[in-house]
Amino acid sequence: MSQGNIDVPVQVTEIDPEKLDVCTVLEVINRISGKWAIGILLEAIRGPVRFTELERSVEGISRRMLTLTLRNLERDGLLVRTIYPTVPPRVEYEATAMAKELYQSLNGLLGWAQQHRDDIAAARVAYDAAS
Amino acid sequence: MSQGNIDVPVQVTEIDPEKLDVCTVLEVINRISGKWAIGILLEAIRGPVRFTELERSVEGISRRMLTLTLRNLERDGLLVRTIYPTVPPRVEYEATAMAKELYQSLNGLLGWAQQHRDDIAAARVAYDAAS
DNA sequence: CCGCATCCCGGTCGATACTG
DNA sequence: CAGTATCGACCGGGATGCGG
Repeated sequence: MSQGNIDVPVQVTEIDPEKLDVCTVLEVINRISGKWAIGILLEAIRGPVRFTELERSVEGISRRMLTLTLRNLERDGLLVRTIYPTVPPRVEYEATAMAKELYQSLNGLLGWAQQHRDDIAAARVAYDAAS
Repeated sequence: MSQGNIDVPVQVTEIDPEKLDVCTVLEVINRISGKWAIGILLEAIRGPVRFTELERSVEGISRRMLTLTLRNLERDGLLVRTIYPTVPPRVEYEATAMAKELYQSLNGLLGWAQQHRDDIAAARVAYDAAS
């Protein structure tokens, strides 16, 4: 497995597998899936950002996808879009409280990902070799 | 198999918000996104399941997608496939420890989803009305 | 600076039919 | 029972170009 971390037995009592609402989880997953949403969200959580800043900081994103993803996030109430009627125009995107909570909730998943990244890679190699 | 407690060894890690690795998160997201993965995983976590059982319990899934998703989950080391050479053939899928930990990590997200479901719905209505 | 419109391609998924 | 095979629709997303 991974590093020398402490193994702690944890009892999962909060949510019963039989009652976990698949649809509800799927809604979240689908909301933050897509190639760019998380990256944008992360930037916006660190503080208000402008369109062009995002275009630079979110590696590889196109103008089109930036616009589309921003609109969707705004629509879901995860981002607030503020237009300053200056010349040249200035638009800022800021994460809502809801988005920041979402980010917190993502930490659990991230931890899992980091711990098992190598395991998964190994599993794939083994699987592909066996087939 | 219907007690709500699962003992899962979990490694405790602290994550620096500023350093959250977008790619790593995306890997997880993409692994469990898709229409069926979570539903299948959930069933398998409750105990070993057979192909046809899944076909019935995962609402709306086709044979094809069930097979494909099972293969991917197996390849990633989240499911173990066991063939019993009986007649008729019998195949069981069981969640690995890694998958059970993943499930536990999903709890955070689920909480968020349940908490903000209405907020998001409201945000969408407001957005669509405004546009 | 900020964004929309158009075209197009590749992957995902459903429907349907066939098999060891 | 537990899959495979094939075909086609759909859609996310890249490239490019225009507009306020």
